[in-house]
Amino acid sequence: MSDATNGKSIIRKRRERERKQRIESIIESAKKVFFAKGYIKATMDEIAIGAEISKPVIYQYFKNKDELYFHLMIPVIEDIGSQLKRVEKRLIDNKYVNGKDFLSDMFHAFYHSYKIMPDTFRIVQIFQQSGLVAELDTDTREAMNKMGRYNFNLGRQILSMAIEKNLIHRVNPSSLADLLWGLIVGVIQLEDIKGDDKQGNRFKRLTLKLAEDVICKALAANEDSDA
Amino acid sequence: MSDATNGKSIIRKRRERERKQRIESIIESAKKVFFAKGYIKATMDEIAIGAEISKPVIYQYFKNKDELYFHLMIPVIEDIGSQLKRVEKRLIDNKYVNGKDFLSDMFHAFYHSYKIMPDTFRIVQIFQQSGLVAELDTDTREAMNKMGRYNFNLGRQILSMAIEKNLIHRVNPSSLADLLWGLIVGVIQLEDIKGDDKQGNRFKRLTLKLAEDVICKALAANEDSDA
DNA sequence: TGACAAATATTACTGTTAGTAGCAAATATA
DNA sequence: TATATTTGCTACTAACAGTAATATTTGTCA
Repeated sequence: MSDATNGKSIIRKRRERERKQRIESIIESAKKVFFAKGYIKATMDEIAIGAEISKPVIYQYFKNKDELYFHLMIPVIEDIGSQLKRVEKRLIDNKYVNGKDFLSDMFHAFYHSYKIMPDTFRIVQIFQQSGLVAELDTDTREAMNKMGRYNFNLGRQILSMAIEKNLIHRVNPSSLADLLWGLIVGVIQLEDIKGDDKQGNRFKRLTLKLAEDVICKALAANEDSDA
Repeated sequence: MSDATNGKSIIRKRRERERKQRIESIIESAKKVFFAKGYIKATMDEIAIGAEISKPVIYQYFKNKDELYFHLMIPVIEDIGSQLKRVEKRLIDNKYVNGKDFLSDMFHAFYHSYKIMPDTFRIVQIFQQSGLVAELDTDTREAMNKMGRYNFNLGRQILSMAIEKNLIHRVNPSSLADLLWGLIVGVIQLEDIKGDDKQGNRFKRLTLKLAEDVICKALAANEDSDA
């Protein structure tokens, strides 16, 4: 009998599906607990309870606490990647008529993931900045670097192309990519510390708007005379 | 017999001095261990050994691990404060003839502490960004906020003054203060992740120079026509 | 100098949590 | 129904933050 008729393949598929669901429920619970308690005070037991399983089950799917934490940030990294690809396409199709529009789009490509999933975005920040990166085992670390580098290279290429198309001033594209990402991450985390009330959110948006304006004004190729 | 003649006061002073030295040696050891291992993997026992004492002694001087970590960043916060005061004085004395010089000085006021004590600066970043802030006990947290707020208010006042003196464009001074600090912290931490070799350092300087240029170009009051 | 007091350090503990070993239950196969 | 496989759980170990009880050093004064 073939796999298709004796049901073995069907069962394997169901198992695969259940496995993914289990992973998803662990990640959902982990996100809640990590965000509510912070990395240090979040316990694996609490995450397990949230996912309606016992602790050792988590270790069937994730090597350790670090790796679980790392997995939470994949959606953000992927979102930034797809946003950048969108900008790249528009750029190749000559959809940008001036540097301001282009820079504004670049800014929002990085900013987008924060807007749609602020909690997960914070996790990326924490991860990048808490020295956790240095503590990862080699595999996880390599996976993270690979994903980060891909986005960085894409961003750099896009900026190079924009320079060639005379949309923005001739600056080092690698530096500019870092400047954009560093600016957004830096400002968001600073505002995050200051509190999450309604007023704080309004102020955060104001500061990020200023950041966008500063980038556009300083880097858009000489068309700002029409402002 | 008075305190001054019977030696009690002298002994008290020596004890005070020894206490300060002990604190200093704990902080020195803590700085090394925290920076080498990261907050999570640094152990109080290792810090104690580095300071040539046993663990409980640390708890005579610092309430807990968080408070010890917090104390490490005081020099950076104080350095930024004193740098800002210097800029304020120059501004009051009308020493700035154009916005570019002023903004450049503001930028370097924030950047200065990183240049002279990069390790300690990183500790501030990690502290701000790792969610440790949320996990602090109320007293330590309050102390930290107080120091941070002082610098923030000073920075905002200086920027307000610069706007009144027509050195920079009329923007929200609070947002601009956050933008400057966020930009520097964000870019530095991003470059830090990428590695610390010679080449990396050159690139880091390049990116920070770009950041400075962007700030100056976008915000210096209309004199950039002479560029 | 020696008895006493104060300050300071140390050993040995507790409680918590990441991670694991070995066993139990459920599920698939024949 | 008997057996194999996958998946899960209970109960453990090791490590570490923080503490209590105890020892040691240092200073005071008769």
